[in-house]
Order: sequence, then structure tokens, then C-alpha cells
Amino acid sequence: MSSLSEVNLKQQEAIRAVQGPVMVIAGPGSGKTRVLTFRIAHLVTIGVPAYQILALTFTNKAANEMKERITHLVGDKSRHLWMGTFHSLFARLLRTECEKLGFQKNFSIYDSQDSLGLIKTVMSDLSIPSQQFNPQAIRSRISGAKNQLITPEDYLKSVIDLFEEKTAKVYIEYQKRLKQNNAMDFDDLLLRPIELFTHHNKILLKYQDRFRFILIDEYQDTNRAQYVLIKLLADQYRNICVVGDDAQSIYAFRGADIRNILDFERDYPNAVIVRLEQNYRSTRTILSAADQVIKKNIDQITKDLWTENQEGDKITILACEDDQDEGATIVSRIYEESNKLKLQFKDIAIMYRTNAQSRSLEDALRKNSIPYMIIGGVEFYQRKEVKDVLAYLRLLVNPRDDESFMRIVNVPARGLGDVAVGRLRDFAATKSLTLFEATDHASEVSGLTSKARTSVEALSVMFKKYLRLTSEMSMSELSRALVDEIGILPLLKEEGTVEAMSRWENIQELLSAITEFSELRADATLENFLQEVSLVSDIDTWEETANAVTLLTLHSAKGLEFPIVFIAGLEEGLLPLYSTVVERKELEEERRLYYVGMTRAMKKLYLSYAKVRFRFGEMSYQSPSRFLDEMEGDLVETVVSSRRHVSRDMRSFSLGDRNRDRKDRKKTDAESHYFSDTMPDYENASDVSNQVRAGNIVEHEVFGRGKVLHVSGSGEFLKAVVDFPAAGKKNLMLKYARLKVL
DNA sequence: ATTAGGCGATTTTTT
DNA sequence: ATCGCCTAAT
Repeated sequence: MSSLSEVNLKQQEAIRAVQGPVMVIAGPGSGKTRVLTFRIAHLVTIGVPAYQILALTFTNKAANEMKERITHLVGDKSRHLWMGTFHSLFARLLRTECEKLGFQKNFSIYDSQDSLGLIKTVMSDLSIPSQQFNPQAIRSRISGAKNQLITPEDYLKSVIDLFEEKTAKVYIEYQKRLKQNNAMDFDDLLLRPIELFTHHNKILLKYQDRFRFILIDEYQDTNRAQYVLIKLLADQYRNICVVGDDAQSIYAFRGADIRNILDFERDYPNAVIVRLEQNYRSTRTILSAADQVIKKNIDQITKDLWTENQEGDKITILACEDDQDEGATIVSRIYEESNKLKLQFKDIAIMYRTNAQSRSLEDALRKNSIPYMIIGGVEFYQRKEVKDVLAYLRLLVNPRDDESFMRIVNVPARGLGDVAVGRLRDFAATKSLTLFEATDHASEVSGLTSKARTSVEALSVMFKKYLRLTSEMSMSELSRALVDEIGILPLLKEEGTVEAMSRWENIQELLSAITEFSELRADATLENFLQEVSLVSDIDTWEETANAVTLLTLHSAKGLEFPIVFIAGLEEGLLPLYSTVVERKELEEERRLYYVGMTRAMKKLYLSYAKVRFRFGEMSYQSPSRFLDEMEGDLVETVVSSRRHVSRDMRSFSLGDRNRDRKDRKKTDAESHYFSDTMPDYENASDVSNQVRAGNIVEHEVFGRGKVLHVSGSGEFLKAVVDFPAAGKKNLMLKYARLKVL
């Protein structure tokens, strides 16, 4: 492997302490990823077979990047390394072992939305009114209980009020239904392995023996279930290396338990503790400011962060009038910085506490033709039409999945409303059949109209046909055939609106993703595709290569770094966010979140706030965040907005009407091309918006020639759907698209 | 009985 | 943007 001279002494210590428990307390920018990759490379180099190494990361993206670097260091020897998120690796393990728990290998994975759907179903079956008891709240209670390994029975025993009593009832039934549906939610992906290991000692021994070296990244954000799971697995060899920073623990709301890191020494008494305190990322100014802020927290392991980096620029506080002004101010700074430092757009990130804040920022960026990408928000795989098609595929893979059945039974509309479906469900329940099985007995279901019966029968025939075809067709052929048969695409085409076209595109995109998966992956099965899709996070698909400003929440910023960082919305109530802050503990988590944001910045940090902000549909007067007062004055300068932002550059151009569907779509080649480098100058293009009609052949500067399929909207909101042979179908806002009619 | 369409409310963070 | 809820149309 490449020499250890690339790492400092502390890092070397963490890399070389191979046997026994190790905890690395790694300050921001201290080379934590480097330690993990070198440590794994080191293990492999000294002869540890890669399959004996289990490395758990927080995101798939982090895992993939590290895997790549390790391969670079040691080559093919690292091929059988198990590296990934807790959820994806234990899902994989469960695929082979779940039969011992009464599940089938093809189990479905429910995301939060699916899980909420099931909870609503359960509530309605138990006659618990969702008006009175918020299903979302019940779901989060149940998830919380599961993260702390509280069984439904235990939960029931400890109820203290009516709400918890109802929650207990739902919890019991919910778990039962999941099993009936041969499905697991996110929490089960951790709980079921624990169940497996505690009930089947032989299996536990097998995995203990297999995973002799365990590494965990972002240990401060593991929850009770993850802690127990790892404790079980590491119990025999005790070669466990955890890396984390208590100051960056920001997932308590999801059950992350900071005690895991604080109590590590107690759990593993002879642990080697290494502190990485030298920061290689940020200027001295940024590091000092962040340090001053985090020192206000009482709960923490004190650290002595230092850096050899330059002092750098002061931190700039941008005092703005309102949220629009904030966007405009940030944009003008982006221009300034990118000219001054010769930086590219991709070197810049704008962070905020809540996704809702992205809107005004996006508007400002779009107005000024600055390319941007959003991480988070409504993800591609969460879109209704995409979830619908996925539900069909899920049902094919796992016909017991009643939740998916319910999702698609009347999509597209086939005359099966609440009443008909209710009858079918009653029938299935009394006969102990799955809904899919029940469709085979449509004539026995009492109370179905003849129309409904015909529909149910057709559904049954269709499903049986595709079930048969699963063994005959490739996964991509099968998906395409199924999508064709359900006829959803022509329906969307008929609808003709820009929204429908965007749905149409999304479904095409999904089909391409399936094809791509089947061509690129050795383990290409529909099961694996569905599993991967339900476990990808938005950050995983982030493309750093595109030259665009990145917009993201402070939570998604963890583990990333950018030369220039803007943190927007530093206002009391927003950061810290009041709806979360009840007492000191919550305030300290908000402060850690802010700290995570600050420490992402390498060269320059901007903090902005607005005096007035449009929130919850009304103007609200904001005061600057207390966090701004927690840095010493000599590190910061404040600039008060003059509220006159002449957009420096009137080149008007757009990616087509992205209309908040932003990066939900993977980018096409044409768009990537657009993002790269310079933007063409359209200063003098004449306005031809009014001449564009359906059927016209038009020319676009980037996408080339295309045919107009549909025009909608009016005035400045005039939009067109154009089919470009070179780039596919695009929704364009005519105001910006500068089409030439040919 | 079913569907379409309109209306209003909703936005904390996410594997 | 999406969901739940309502009403009118079929």
C-alpha cells in the first residue's frame, strides 16, 4: 500500500492499532475518512481477507467513495469487503437469513411513506380515528420505540396515557401486518438481525467469526439498535474501531444516542482512544469561530482543535431585509467570490435548516442564471408516479405485499373505489388470503358490482401473466412490458399538461434506471434493484462533477466540504429552530448542527439572516440568531444589505422549466453539458415565445432541434414540452428557453 | 358507486 | 407539490 508518510502520527496510531477496540475522536476536517480508508487498506495488506471486514458508513456515497480509494490503494484484494450503510448491509444479510425469522427472501422494504400508509390502514381497521390521533405522530413513536428495542408488548406495559395506549395497539398490529406482508421497515432492518442473532446462536457465531474486524464511521449518530447489533457481532474478537465526533451528533431526533460514543470506554475497557485534533480543511478564522460556538455546549468531550492553515478572511455576516433580499445578496456574493478567487460554482454551497428555505434561494439563483443543484426535497424515488410503478414491481417480486397492492389497485383508475376494495379486503381477511390471492376469487367476493368484478378479474389475469413472465424475461423487458400493459404512459400523454409530461418523463427515467442497473450490475435482479432504490438517499446520487452551486440542508452537509459556504437563515426560531427546542439538550443539538455547517467551509464562510421572512404563509419578523453572538467580534464583519441588487448579468437562460422538480431527475447528457463551463450569451435574442405552437420545429442553443409537443400557460409563464431527438423530451419555460422557430 | 375536480392545509432534520 | 376532504357529475 502507499506509504504511511501521507498521514500524521495520530492518524498512524489509529490506522495501526489493529487488534482490540479503538475509538477515534475525530474533529471536523481531521482526516477521518483517510484514517478509515488507510486502516482498511492496512488490514488487507497485513493479510486480513477482505470478507472478514465489516465497515459501516452513514451514507452509501461515503461507502462507495471509500471503497474506490481502498481499491486504489490495495487493488482487487479488497473486492469482498463489506462496506455500506447499516441498513443496506443488514438488508443484504437478511436476504440470506430471514427465513429463520419467518420471512421470505423476497421481502419488501417499506420507507417512511409506505410505513405511514400501513399505519393508517391499521388505524382504520382498529377504528382509531386519525383525526384524534395523528398517524404521523404514532409512526414516529413506534419508530422511536423500535430504535430503542422496545417490543410492542413492553410498550403496551408502560403506557401512561391514552395516546400511548392507542400507539401500543397500532404498534402490535403494525408489526403483525409487516410480517404478513413479508415486509420490513427501516427499523426492522436493524431489529430483525438482532432478533436473529439472539434467537439463533449458531448464526451469531457464524457472523462473529466472519466479521473479525468491524469499523464504524459517524459513531456519534448510531442508535441503540445499531449499538446492540454491533456489540453482538464484535463480542468474540472485539476488533472494533469506531470513528466519530460527539460535537457533530445531529440525529438525536432519529434515535441517535450520544451515549454510544461517550460510554465507549466503559463498554470496551481496554480501548485505545485516539484524538484527531489537527484540522486540514478550514482557515484558522473559521476553525476558531466554530470552536468558540461549540464550546457553549455543556455536553461534550473537550477538544483542542488546531490548524496550520492560514488565517484567511473574516467570516461575513449578511444582514438582509427579507428572504428575497437574502437570496439576492447571496447571489451577488457568489458572483463576487467566483470572480475574485477564480472559483467555480461547484465550489460553493448554500446550507439551511429547513428544506422550505430553498425556495427563495432557488428563485434568486434562477433569476441570475446560476446553475444549482438541490440535495433533498422531494426525491425522484418519492414521486407519486415513480412509487406507483415501483409498487407494481414490488408486488411482482413479493405478491404478499398488501400495502403495494393497495397502492396500485386503482392506479390508473380501473373502477375499483373504496367500497369495492373494502369488500375485497374483507373477503381476503376472512379467508386468510393475501389481496393478490383474493383477486383470483373475484366471483366469491360478496357485494361486488359486475363491473368491479370484471376489473378485479382483469387485474388477477394481468398479475398472473407477469408473475409467469418473471422467469422468462429480463428485468428491464419485464418492467417495460408491465408499464406498457398498465397503460399509464398514454394516459399521461393524453392529459398533455406540463405536469403530466414531467410524470411521463419520470417513468421513462425509472425504466432507464432499471435497464442501466441490469446492464451494470453483476447482482442485477429486480429484488436488488428495489432494495437499492428504497435505501438510497438523496446525497448518494449527488453529482459533484456538475459545475453548479449546491443547495442542501445542514443535516445533509455532514461529511462534505466546500471552499465557500453560505449558511442562510441565521434567525432565532429558524436556527435554532424553535419547534425542536424544548430545553438545553435540543438547543445544543441545534448548535451542533450549526457547527457542522460552519466546519464544512474551507476558505470562506458567510452567515446570513433576514429581518422579515415569509413563513407559514405570512410575514414574520425575525431577530438574528443567538449563535451569531457566540463568535468573538474580531473574527467577523457584518454587511448590511442595501437592498439594491442589480443583477450583474442580464443573460437570461434556463434549464428549461425545472419548476421545483430540480435534481429529482438524474441529469441527462444534454443538461450535464449545459452545466459545464461557460454559459452562452443570449443578450440579444428576440422574444419568439408567442410564436411557438404545438407541432413547430424549434431550435434550442443546447438541446438542438426538436419538435414542440405541447404549449401551456400564458404570458411570462408560457411553457412548452419539446421533444429533442438529441436530448429527449424537455419542459421549457419559453421566457428563458430562447427557442428559434424554424 | 365511482370519479373528477376544487379547496385548503401543510414545511424539521432522514437511513 | 401532495394529501385529505368535500361536492357534483356520471
